[in-house]
Amino acid sequence: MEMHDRKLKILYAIVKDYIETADAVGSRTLSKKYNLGISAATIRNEMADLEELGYLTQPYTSAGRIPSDRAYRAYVNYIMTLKKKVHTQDSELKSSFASKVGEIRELLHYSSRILAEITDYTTIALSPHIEECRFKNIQFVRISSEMILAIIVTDTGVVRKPVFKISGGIDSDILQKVSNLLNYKMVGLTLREVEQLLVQEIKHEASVLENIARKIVPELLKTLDKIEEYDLIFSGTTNIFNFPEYNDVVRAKAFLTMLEKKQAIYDLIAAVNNDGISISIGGENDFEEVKDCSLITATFKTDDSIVGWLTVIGPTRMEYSKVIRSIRQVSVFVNDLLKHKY
Amino acid sequence: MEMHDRKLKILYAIVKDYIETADAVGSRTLSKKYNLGISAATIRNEMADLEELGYLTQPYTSAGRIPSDRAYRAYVNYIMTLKKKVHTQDSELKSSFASKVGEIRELLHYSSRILAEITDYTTIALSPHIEECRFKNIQFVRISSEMILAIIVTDTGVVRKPVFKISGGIDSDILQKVSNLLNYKMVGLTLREVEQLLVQEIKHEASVLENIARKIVPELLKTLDKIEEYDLIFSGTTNIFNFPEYNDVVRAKAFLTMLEKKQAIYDLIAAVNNDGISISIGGENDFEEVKDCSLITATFKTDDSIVGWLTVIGPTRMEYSKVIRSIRQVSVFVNDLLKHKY
DNA sequence: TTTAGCACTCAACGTGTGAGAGTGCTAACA
DNA sequence: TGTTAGCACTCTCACACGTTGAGTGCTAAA
Repeated sequence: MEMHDRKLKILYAIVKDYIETADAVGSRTLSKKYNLGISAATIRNEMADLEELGYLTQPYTSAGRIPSDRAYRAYVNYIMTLKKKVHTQDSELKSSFASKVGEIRELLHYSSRILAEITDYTTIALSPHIEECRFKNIQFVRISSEMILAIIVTDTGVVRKPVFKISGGIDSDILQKVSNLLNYKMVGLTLREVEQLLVQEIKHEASVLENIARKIVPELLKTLDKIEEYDLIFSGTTNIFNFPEYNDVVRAKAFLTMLEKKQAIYDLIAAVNNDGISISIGGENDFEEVKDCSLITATFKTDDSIVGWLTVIGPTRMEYSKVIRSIRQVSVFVNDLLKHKY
Repeated sequence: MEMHDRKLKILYAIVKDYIETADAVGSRTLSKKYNLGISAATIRNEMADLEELGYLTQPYTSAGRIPSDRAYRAYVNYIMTLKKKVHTQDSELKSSFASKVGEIRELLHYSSRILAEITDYTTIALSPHIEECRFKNIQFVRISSEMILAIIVTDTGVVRKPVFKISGGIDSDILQKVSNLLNYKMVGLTLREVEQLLVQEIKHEASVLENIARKIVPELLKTLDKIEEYDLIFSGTTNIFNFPEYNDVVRAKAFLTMLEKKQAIYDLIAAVNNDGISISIGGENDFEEVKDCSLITATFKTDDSIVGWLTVIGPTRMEYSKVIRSIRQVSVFVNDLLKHKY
């Protein structure tokens, strides 16, 4: 049994209708609503075929058909071959972005909010974990005799501020000098590289400052190692209540609880390294909790390093067409800003 | 009609039972469950009185009674006169706190998570808005030719990182020197005081650095002024689903949407300036959306300035006794850390 | 003043029924 | 041989209806 053109037409119509209505699609409705030029009975036969091929399922004996993940995948692949054009002419949106200067995290935050608003889905923005980043600037602030706050700016504009302890305490002036020294040595390196540097180089020298640095850096690295905080920014989390499939408190709770598993979500999204838009549908994800969700992710880069991701998450019955259009639109503005301002 | 001792006993029993069961309390149940030494009929009479006095309401003619805000208030006042003792002997909790060194924001975050876990309610932690804080340290980082990232540490340990634009650009070395100068001038002042200083003092001097500072500071202040971001940390947001009154999707959504109105919540909580625990019940709040919620808030201070608040929010039918005990416990640990480490 | 008794009210629950949408199968048709 | 009309059957959903049970208010007796 192959996929005739007619089968595909029917399949796409079913997917489209189900996305729109969230109701199982029947042959009669289909033949009335979309004029496919064939009767309900014929459609029924084709539907039986499509079910056998794994594109459709039936919730109970005499109900209509519901698209499977495979059906959504076929549908998405299909619409991706169509209209590639992006409307970047939305001048209101464009200027609202242009006026948003700020830290990259803020840009991500803003994009995520806008995207949640225009799509009516939940969005997630995130930036790479500090382990993946290069130091751009480091600064120490004494907050008490033995406690030091380090402020680290990475090349991707992310700021982290670990606090660590230095036994015996340290003078403010010295701390300032050490921070200058470390800036000189560490800038441009990743966390791992700093660790190596520490072993190789600093051990051999022995100025007063470097002795102190030798005390501070391991503490700092140890603290950074412990940071398991993933910087996820959610927007439109309550949008999930708009979908009938989440009209059930149990499912709504499951969705919101899933969002709290930050590491899993980070792993899920940060695996994407793609210049365009990446789409994963239901069971295509390994993460059990999102098996009835789809994720559409855009990756943002400057030169070659990733500075963040922006994801739309929603039921597999997602308005792919609209969401893809919106995320492309937002991506254009974000990339523009990244190119010109950073 | 006065509040006899017996009336109070009945009232407290009703409140207690309703908190436990979330079901309207009837006279029969009450007389069976709590042995008050009087019959259901007598209780009925007293209940009618209590309703007239505004302590009880009836959802429909032949249902049991439900406590009003006034009843909860009476009950809370009553339990506050009882057991003031706090168990600070929970050594596991104590040591888990002690091991948490870090920025104040992190301490608040951690406390909020712990409190949500032990109470099973939603908690909110927040720190004062930057306008209220004094500068402790300021540092500039160039992120592109015209864009500068300022990193501000306040006396309460909060870090903010506004990005602003400086037309014409600026050299890294100069920027470093300006930052040293500003540190010297601004430390210990509030945002408003810096503004005044700028007008009064810097105008008269005219060194190269100060000319530059004169260019930078207004930009910085303008950017800070625009920060309307309130730093609220939520934990246990999905706990709301555990309560039968939020088994309705509409109400659950309303609650979660309410949490997104950050400024309103900030205003609500930051109004509390209290050494102990502050409790507000239902309509006692001006904020319409929380009229069927209660908030229990602890304020944290170092010396005299407030460094943060920790709030438990839940239905007015809250386990006040348990929550008050828990928040007191956590407060002791947090205050301990604040006293000894900051 | 307290209590027992009684008639009344109302939500909640289970049952039954009919409407409606949909299916699969069969037989006729182009 | 593929397509269509017709038909019997299935299953959910919505609605009406009666029953149950908890609770009330009132009255009269202790």
